[in-house]
Amino acid sequence: MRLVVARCQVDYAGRLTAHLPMATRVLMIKADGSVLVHSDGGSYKPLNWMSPPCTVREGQSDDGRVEWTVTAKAAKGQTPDTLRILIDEMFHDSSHNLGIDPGLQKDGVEKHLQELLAEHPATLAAGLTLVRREFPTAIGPVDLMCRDGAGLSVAVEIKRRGEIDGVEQLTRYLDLLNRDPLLTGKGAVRGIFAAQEIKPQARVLAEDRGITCAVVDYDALRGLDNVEDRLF
Amino acid sequence: MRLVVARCQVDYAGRLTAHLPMATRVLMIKADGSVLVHSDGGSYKPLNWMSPPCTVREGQSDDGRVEWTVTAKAAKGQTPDTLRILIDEMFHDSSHNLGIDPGLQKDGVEKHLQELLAEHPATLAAGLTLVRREFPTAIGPVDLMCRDGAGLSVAVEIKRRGEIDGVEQLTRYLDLLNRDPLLTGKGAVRGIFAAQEIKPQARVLAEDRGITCAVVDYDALRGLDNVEDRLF
DNA sequence: GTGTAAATTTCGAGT
DNA sequence: ACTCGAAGTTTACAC
Repeated sequence: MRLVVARCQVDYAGRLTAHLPMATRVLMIKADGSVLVHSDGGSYKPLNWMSPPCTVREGQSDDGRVEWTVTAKAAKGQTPDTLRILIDEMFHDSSHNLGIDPGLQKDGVEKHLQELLAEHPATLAAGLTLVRREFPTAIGPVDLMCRDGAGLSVAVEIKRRGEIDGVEQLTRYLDLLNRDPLLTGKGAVRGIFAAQEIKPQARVLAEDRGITCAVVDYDALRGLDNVEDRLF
Repeated sequence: MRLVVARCQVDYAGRLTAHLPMATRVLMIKADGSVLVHSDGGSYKPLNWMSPPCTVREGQSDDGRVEWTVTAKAAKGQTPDTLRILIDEMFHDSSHNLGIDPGLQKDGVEKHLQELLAEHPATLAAGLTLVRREFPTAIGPVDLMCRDGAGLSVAVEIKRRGEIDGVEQLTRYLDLLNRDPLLTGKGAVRGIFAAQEIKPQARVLAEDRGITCAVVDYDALRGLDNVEDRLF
């Protein structure tokens, strides 16, 4: 890992064309040759970058300034990517041996929400019981397949944030499931769209299609499950 | 901008819970208090981070090691975010004044593709002429509304990469447009799904719905338009 | 490897 | 301020 602070100008050409005027920035060159150009603001996204695999070549511009050329192998059907960094003045330059990182351990994403709802399906609708998780269909697995008190099949799609594409996804599943006589024996398969937060447009579309929306309280579910000991 | 190289352990709690075991990493602390934890690989995304606005407080752990606590104000309906960085050994520490960045200038995204196709609709289908760009509907604007040689209305959806959700979007527009007698006077509104690249599944879904797929050659369109002088 | 869905997405435009 | 759609998205996972 090499860290450089320099006044530089950056030009990118590849999937698009982009230009950064001369200014002072941080350049991070990772062991795999990837390069990140950061300013003193914004979020974690660099102003410009080059993803691995790529190679950095140090050269000189016409007027004798240092110029880095970072090139990546062209993906099929794409223009080859090039990042050109022209360095006007270097204020800092240091290299560090970091070693391999053990990596991130995560908890709390959709998968976990699915586990919790699989254990407590009745929080979605009274009388709901689980048939199986990841119920397979020809176009992909349904998050939860349940049965309600009347014996009707209920397909549940779970999202952290409920947006329009999640409703589309559930609609595709319902179209398919309702062609299966084994499931529709006692009546049409119902849909429940469950999310921690449901966007207004998604709600409108869901209700227009007869899909029930359920806003899920993640913390309350966690409480039901007493999973505090899973935390670090 | 402060750059630190240190052996550290990182714990995040907020929208999810995440943990990074003790290892050597680069810590970037930006002027707005945001923090990035980078390893010597991966893409531009940090292993862990805290987005602005947030504040860093330097303290000590129980055993006397340096500990940074980064806190962000809780977003509505969310758990407050906290990033705890326990520093075992610091190998590098430097601060730099970068100033404000003039920012990135871009070219070549979907908007530009839409401009080019608006100028040359006939490249999508022979005889096609533009009615208007961003044609408004109740559920959002159609990228291009055109008319074909026979006087039929044609709705065009433009994507850089054509995936299944783009076809869904166009389908929703067509459903709606086909209820408007002003548009369907001479026959049903047709759909064209235009993209630089169309995924096989998206193509199948589109054709199943009677939507025409058009693969767009961006460079060729650019050539028609003679826009080389727009480049840097 | 290809394809699909999620992300602590981030970013920008429009209302 | 909020909402929606795009991103040089990146990342993880299933087939």
